[in-house]
Amino acid sequence: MLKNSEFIDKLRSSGLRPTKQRLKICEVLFNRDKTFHFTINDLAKNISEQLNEKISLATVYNTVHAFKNKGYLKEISINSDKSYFDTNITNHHHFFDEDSNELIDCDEDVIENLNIKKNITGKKINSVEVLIKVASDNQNQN
Amino acid sequence: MLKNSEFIDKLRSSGLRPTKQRLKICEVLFNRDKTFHFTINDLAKNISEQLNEKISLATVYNTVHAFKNKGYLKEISINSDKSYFDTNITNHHHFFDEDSNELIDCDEDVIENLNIKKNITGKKINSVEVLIKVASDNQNQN
DNA sequence: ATATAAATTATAATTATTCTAAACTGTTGA
DNA sequence: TCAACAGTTTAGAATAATTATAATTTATAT
Ligand SMILES: [Mn+2]
Ligand SMILES: [Mn+2]
Ligand SMILES: [Zn+2]
Ligand SMILES: [Zn+2]
Repeated sequence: MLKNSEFIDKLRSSGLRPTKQRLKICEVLFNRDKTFHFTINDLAKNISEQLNEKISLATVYNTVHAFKNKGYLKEISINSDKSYFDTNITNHHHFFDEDSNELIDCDEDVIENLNIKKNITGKKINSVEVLIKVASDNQNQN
Repeated sequence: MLKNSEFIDKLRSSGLRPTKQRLKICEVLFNRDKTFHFTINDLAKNISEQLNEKISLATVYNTVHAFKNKGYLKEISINSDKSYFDTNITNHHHFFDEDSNELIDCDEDVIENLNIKKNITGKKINSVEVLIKVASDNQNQN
């Protein structure tokens, strides 16, 4: 559990003013035991459940993008029409459960030896992401 | 170069009526030397350039989804607000050039030994996709 | 040919996201 | 301390991709 003053320092040190909206969003995002994978909608719902005054949706978007640009969040590519964000900013890969639309971190030992041996000439690699889509193993009942 | 009658057979054999719209779209998609990576907008533009009568955008969407469901196209996950489709339906991976927003197939020898060693209990793996985001190697001129 | 189901189409609706511009707030330094 | 200024929040409008609707047209089987 991080203290409020730690969030204030973190925000200030990256040139972001510690507003009450940003501090609340920090609390929701970063005062957790486990990685949080979320859509903007997940986050907005989570905030409104915990708060009496509301934070505008525009501010949620603004803040998430600011945090992403500062490197406090990652954005994850899913074949869907909405963006997912991730509080785990280390290099790691994901399962995506197509039944529940849930992102799940891969442990280190899931993917063996991922090694990119070639690249496009004149380009640098910005990221390498593996997405493993999974779904229920049940037979279709036709 | 596939013949029109081959497209007709292919469509019929998958329970799709060979309409003139679908045949034109087949021609645009599948009469190519190389893999075609496209957005709906790319495809619609490509069609209208080659055609005097126009095909409705709704039909382009309908047809692309029908072809995807029949396994003639793959949909690729990019961190963007639009979907990409791929005429290469083999298992393969991609570079994504963030300068040009272009998808590029990885050759077999780009990724070594991709091996998924664990899975979520009770789920089956539907797909494994690697996306390598690249961009220009130039220094930022500040 | 006719009946029927499938497909096409224009257009409206939906949804995620971004933009706008006015009001508000945090910070700085006189 | 407090005015000035830049940074932030906000409601609401705009945008853009996609999906839904429902009327018309077309393909196919009998
Ligand atoms: Mn989609
Ligand atoms: Mn969208
Ligand atoms: Zn993650
Ligand atoms: Zn491809």
